[in-house]
Amino acid sequence: MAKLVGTPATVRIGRADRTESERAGASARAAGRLREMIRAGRIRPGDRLSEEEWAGALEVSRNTLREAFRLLGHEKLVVHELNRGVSVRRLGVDDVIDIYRVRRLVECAAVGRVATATPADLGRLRAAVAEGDRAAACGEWLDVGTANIHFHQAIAALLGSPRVDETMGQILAELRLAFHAMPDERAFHLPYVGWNRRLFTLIVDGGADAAGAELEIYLAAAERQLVGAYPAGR
Amino acid sequence: MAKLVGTPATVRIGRADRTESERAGASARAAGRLREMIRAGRIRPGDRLSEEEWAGALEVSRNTLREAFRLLGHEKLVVHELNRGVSVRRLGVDDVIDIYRVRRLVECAAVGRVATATPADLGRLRAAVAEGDRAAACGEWLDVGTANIHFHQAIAALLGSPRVDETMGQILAELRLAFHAMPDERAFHLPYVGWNRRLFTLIVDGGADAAGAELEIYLAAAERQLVGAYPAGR
DNA sequence: GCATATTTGTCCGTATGTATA
DNA sequence: CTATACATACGGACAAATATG
Repeated sequence: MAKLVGTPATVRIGRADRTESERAGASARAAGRLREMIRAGRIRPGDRLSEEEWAGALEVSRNTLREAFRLLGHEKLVVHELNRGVSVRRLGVDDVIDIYRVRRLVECAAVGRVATATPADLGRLRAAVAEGDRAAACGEWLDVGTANIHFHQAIAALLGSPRVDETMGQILAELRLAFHAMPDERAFHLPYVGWNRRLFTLIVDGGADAAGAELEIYLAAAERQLVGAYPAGR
Repeated sequence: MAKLVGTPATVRIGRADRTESERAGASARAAGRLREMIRAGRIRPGDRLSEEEWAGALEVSRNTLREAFRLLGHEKLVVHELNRGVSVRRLGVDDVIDIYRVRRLVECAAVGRVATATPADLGRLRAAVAEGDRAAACGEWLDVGTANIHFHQAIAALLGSPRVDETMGQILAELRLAFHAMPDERAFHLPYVGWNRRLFTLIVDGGADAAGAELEIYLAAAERQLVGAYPAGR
């Protein structure tokens, strides 16, 4: 609508007022803002993202927005259908099952290598547990989910592999899309706060085998809960 | 300035002459052609990819080419530095080491599940072995490398996880960038043709443990060979 | 099933900023 | 330090595909 094309004088159109701290390119910045909205559930899975609408809202050109869409598409947060634009990804039951397949493979192998963990590794685990406690005390269930993601990312990090870290970050971000489909966020997230703490104790002084066995149970339970929440169809 | 708004008649400007058979979006098509050139080594790691030059060569606009670059960037075949454009990825020693870390994790877990393999799974393994023999007989070392990639992708596929399949496809495509750094392609690729055949036999009738042990040795040897070929620096 | 409105895919031209010879 | 080349980003245009009445 705006149509503020005129003013041929030096007008500093566009993003002349950037806050200095954000220096990463307009497309990456737009992608970041969209990612945050998806993460927070302000845009729900299945929602269409109109190019014109969001180019206006984020104050970038359509071309720039399309580059942002590509970024999010590669992170699997949005899907891009030819000539039909992009929409927020909607996870199917098969996606949830596959994600837990990968989590079992990676996380169980990771706790098996707890013997080689550095103090920094253990610090990340401990910090994520504390973060979950704090968020649960405040009733901030979105943050509880974030802390949970951090905890399991810290588990995967025991493998010391950048590529594993990246993959885990991606599939856990995908999984959050399924969190938003849960009817009662509190009931969904609360059990894992205590469970994470118990798991942490097992990892640091229970030994690899005990921790691995517990993690298997943990992941199976979480998968069952998510899959069970799906309606008959997808 | 142009202001060529007129010509309300049907004027078919631009790419009205597309060959009908390629119907996947110009950006995906451009990415495909670039991917193939990188795969074949016609563009070498480290080469800069000028937007203007390649937009002309591939007969697409710069905007479309940039979308193609994003695709390849996420596949880690090219790197994108802000304000410095893109260049073909150059693998470091740390990348090779990390890739083999992931390969050990995934492929060894996969052969451990050979008991649940379907006939189709085994068929893919067998076909990849045959493909390697055939290519080696012709002296087509690029195709030998491709067959080797297919073989290990078929191993990973025993896990039955789309996400694992995708990740493996990606890191094996990355790894091919390192193949191109090998001084003598024949000497590099030849040993694996026979080794793959032996490994295949072990997998189908040697049992999971024997196959897993052999695969560990195989991967360690391959990693050592690639790392050893790197000059002192990166 | 058809005509129309909307949205996407692609291209162009251009201005601005950044890196390098 | 200046000049030049190139990447980033913008806005406008229109054909083609899709959705809608």
